[in-house]
Amino acid sequence: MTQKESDPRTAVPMRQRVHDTIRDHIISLDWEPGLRVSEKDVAEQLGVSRSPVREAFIRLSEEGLMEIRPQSGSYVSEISFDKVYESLMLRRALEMAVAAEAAEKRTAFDLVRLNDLVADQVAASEAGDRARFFELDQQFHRALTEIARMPSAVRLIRMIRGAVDRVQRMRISRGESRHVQVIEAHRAIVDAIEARDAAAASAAMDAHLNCVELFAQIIRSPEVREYVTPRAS
Amino acid sequence: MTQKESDPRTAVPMRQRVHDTIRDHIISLDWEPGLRVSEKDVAEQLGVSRSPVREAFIRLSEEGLMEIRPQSGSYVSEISFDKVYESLMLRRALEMAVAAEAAEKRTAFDLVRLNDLVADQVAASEAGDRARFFELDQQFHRALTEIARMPSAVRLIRMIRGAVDRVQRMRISRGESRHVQVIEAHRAIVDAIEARDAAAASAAMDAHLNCVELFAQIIRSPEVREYVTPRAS
DNA sequence: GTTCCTAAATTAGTATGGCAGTTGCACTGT
DNA sequence: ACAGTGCAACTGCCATACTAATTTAGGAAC
Repeated sequence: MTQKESDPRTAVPMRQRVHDTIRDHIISLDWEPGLRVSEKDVAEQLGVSRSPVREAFIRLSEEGLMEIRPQSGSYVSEISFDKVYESLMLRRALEMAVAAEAAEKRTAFDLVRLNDLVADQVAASEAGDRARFFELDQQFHRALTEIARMPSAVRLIRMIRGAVDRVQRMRISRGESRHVQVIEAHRAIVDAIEARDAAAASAAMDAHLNCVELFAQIIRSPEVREYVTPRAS
Repeated sequence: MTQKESDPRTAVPMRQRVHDTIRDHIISLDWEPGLRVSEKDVAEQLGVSRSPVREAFIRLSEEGLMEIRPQSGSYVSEISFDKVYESLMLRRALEMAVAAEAAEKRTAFDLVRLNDLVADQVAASEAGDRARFFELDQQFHRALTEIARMPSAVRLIRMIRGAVDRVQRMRISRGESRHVQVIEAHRAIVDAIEARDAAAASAAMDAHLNCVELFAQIIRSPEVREYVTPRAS
């Protein structure tokens, strides 16, 4: 694990860096679901003590990415269809609220920002830059939370995001994409926000994050099926 | 802090008990917003070491009830109107999703359970048992999450609940109540669930947890105004 | 009296040690 | 061959020790 930066203002706690590192391993499926990991081993591997590792484990278990069995062992969580579907629903619900509130609070400046993001997405799509498109998609949703002034919403979304990110990663690496639909959906959301129509913004987000459709796409991926436990809750 | 139980199956981690204890202090305003608390002092006061206290602090800070400033000190979070309003919106969004899903998945058995809960609430209201009514209200919403099979939803709701619970506590101790409206709203939700009408269930929950109205009631309480910082984000 | 600087006290962050519960495996008896 | 049992290694939980950054109090200079 990298040494702490010299500038204390930019210093990020070790437990945070350990958390992010482990999260990457889990999301990228470098650590497969069900894998047993121990505080001690991870601490040694990262060159830190068990305290920050332990705190990272606790946080990851609260995010549903790990499971801690006291006095027994810690494991990478299994992926279940039910959990993925629930996470999709919850994220949609939160993002709908964010979109509605953004429509209420948006300024002229915010509109420019959103339109620029959509334009960049069009450019990234035409350039075939998949990673850039994905990053801009995240920025778009993040921008909405900032416009709506709902910082807690991002915290909550982050809490449930892990479950779907693991399966999403598989699909991205396989090359599936629906850039056109995504861009159209974002345009509809921006239009509703421009009109200050909270209900329309919420509805547009609802359509954008349609659980049933997204879920169907996910479970069709053979890679996903391989990893997901068939019918666990 | 009480000693660990002899039965390991019912043993609850110390950090959990410390967390709950501190949370009670904060919610009940026994520890006022802005109060400085140190890991060391709390550990001595509860008769445990710093480790579980520290882990409880971290979790409480993730719930927005505490604020940890590295190498400096830990404080009970201030209450801000913006945070309370945001929490109300997010909770409504989550509960709407839960209600909609409950309408899809409900069984005949679930209907009996919900109707019984509402009937008990009527009885508690007529008996003037405010605490019991409050408890049944919580049970009602908890039952919905179980019917919808959405365990992550309760985790998320718990994460944001703290902010409103602190101000809610003031209003309850003051004796304000709208039992009739609450019961009517719960009836409407149960009816929609009985009809398996997800949209209606969601709409009924939306009306039940109307942010604007709830927020208006909250900020009218003089006790709340006294504690809440005027215009912080 | 005010300002600035220094040093000591306090804080959370991290490292390490000891403990009790859990697990798995070798051993034993049948 | 197999079921039961006890032991040993391993695990995460909690306690303690140490570190580094921040705050604060006190005194010196003006």
